[in-house]
Amino acid sequence: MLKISELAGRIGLSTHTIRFYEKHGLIEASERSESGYRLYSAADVNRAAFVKTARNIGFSLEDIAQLLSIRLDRSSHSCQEVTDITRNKLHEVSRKMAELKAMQKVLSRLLDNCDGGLEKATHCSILEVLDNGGLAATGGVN
Amino acid sequence: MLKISELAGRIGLSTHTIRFYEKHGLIEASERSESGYRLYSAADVNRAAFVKTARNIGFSLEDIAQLLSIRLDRSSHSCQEVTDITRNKLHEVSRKMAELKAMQKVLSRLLDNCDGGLEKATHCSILEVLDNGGLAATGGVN
DNA sequence: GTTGACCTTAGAGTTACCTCTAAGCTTATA
DNA sequence: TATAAGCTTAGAGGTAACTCTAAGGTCAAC
Repeated sequence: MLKISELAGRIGLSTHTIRFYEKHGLIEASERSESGYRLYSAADVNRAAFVKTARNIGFSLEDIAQLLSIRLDRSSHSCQEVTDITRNKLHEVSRKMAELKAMQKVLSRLLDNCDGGLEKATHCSILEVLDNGGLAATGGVN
Repeated sequence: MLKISELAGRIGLSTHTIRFYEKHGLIEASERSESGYRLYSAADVNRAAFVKTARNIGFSLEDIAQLLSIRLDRSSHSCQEVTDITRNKLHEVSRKMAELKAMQKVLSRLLDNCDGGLEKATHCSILEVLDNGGLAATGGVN
């Protein structure tokens, strides 16, 4: 049985974060010492590592809570439930990527059209674009 | 002079958001009516539109505060200051994109390796990957 | 003159995920 | 035995950008 800081070192989370995850039902210590210290079994460690891995991949705490409840009783759940969570996450990621791509495009174009020199910003093309409501007004394709 | 809801309608922000931006120094009403209502001049409207445009592009409120202070006194600032802000934002966006790409890759591979059928999740390959610390353990390239 | 829409303020609540603090007990080391 | 490291709890603080509420004043229309 590991104490909280040992678990923390083992899986690479702070003790703070482990208690935080516990409060949200993601990690639990199956025992307590006489003095009240959390004690983690091998199964607890595996569960914590599962959480860490899922978090690294990018699943939200809520996603992970769902995945854990499936993991806890695999035979009561279908494989589809797992792929649904994964697919939703993938869609979310793709949506965010599209947003970022749009931002990237605009920012690049702003930089392309601007000298960026040490001269005064009196005629800075970036400020002008922002003043004129966006790139469309300065000949951007959109 | 426009009242707050007129400004809101004009630029596409809620009155709540306008007051919030005001509290953070981004938007201001150059006058008040006798009864204390905010009154926005044409210059105020332009400034608010600038904020909205910059926000749409993805600049943070802090970025926008800097851009506004440059805009307010262009001749005391260099064009480079503006491009620096823009370039930093672009780097931030690129960094986030890279993170999301990594997530996308992992999620796609998880889905590829999994049936996702209605059968029980007893041998769900996604859960197995999460249990085993990530894709590396299942033959992923990394 | 009374609805009802709109305005004011300060301040709390939201989302997601931590991160830290205080006050006090326990355990290990020297 | 003393001291330092580590554990406990409840709860506050932080970030970013809103979003909403309460309690009350104002304004235009019927």
